[in-house]
Amino acid sequence: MPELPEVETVKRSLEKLITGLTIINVDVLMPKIIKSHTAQDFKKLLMGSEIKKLGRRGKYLLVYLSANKVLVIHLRMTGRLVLLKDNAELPKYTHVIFYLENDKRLIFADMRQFGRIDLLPEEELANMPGLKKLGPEPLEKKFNPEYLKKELKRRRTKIKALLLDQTFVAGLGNIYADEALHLAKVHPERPARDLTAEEIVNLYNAIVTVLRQGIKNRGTSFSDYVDGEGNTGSNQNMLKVYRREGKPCHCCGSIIKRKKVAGRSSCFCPQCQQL
DNA sequence: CGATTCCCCTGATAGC
DNA sequence: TGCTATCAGGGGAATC
Repeated sequence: MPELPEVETVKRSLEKLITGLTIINVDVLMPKIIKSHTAQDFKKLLMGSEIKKLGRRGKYLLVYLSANKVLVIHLRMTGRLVLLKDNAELPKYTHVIFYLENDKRLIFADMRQFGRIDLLPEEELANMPGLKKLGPEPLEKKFNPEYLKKELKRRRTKIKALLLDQTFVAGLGNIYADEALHLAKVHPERPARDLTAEEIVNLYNAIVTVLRQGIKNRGTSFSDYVDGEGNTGSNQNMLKVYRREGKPCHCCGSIIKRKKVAGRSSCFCPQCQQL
């Protein structure tokens, strides 16, 4: 479940390894992963491109190339973008192979085949469906308690649903949404517009805190997530509610509950987070 | 327009 | 033990 901290960690781990390298060749083993082009066109457009820099927007990883082209990569659930060690075997579920200079191979692998890759001109980036409607970056200035208050007051939906809505804020997924709600002591089913001014500030601080902690710990690894070098993160050891159903709350000792909210399983402490 | 539901996938797990 | 049913979940499309 790569969310903002995981994608940021992939970006940071890869950029120091592949910036400045040229793409020599591309193998597309699963064409449906490439949304914007046929496998042949994708390969033809990429061959000879130099990797200029890496970026991130929400959960999208951006690979800026020469001639103003950009690769837009979304890992969705189980996607991995990894630079292989020199003589490493091709990992299971490898769908796309980017052959770089110096015999390096960057691979996109994805067990569940939900991940997607687009290639487009840089000037079309802002208009790409998915990117176009993304809300503010939660770790940048446009996301602040005032924005949060304004948006919450005009929505009647449950707060958990809103946190997962990428047009409201970009990059939160199920793990960090549950963790932020617990840290802010807000029940996932609370109607967004009912949060008090104090709760809104607490929620803002909680979102920023759990995301920064996730980045600091190089992401949350349960089964699939690894960074650009294939290393797991350690944030799974820091979680207070996610995947802790039936275990005691670290704050009050109550048993963590799990419930489906807005179509997603949600873990919360019934004592700390009251409806 | 906002909110909800379905769908894509396959490994892990629960249930019998 | 071995089989089948269910679940997990991001985001886009379809639907209400």
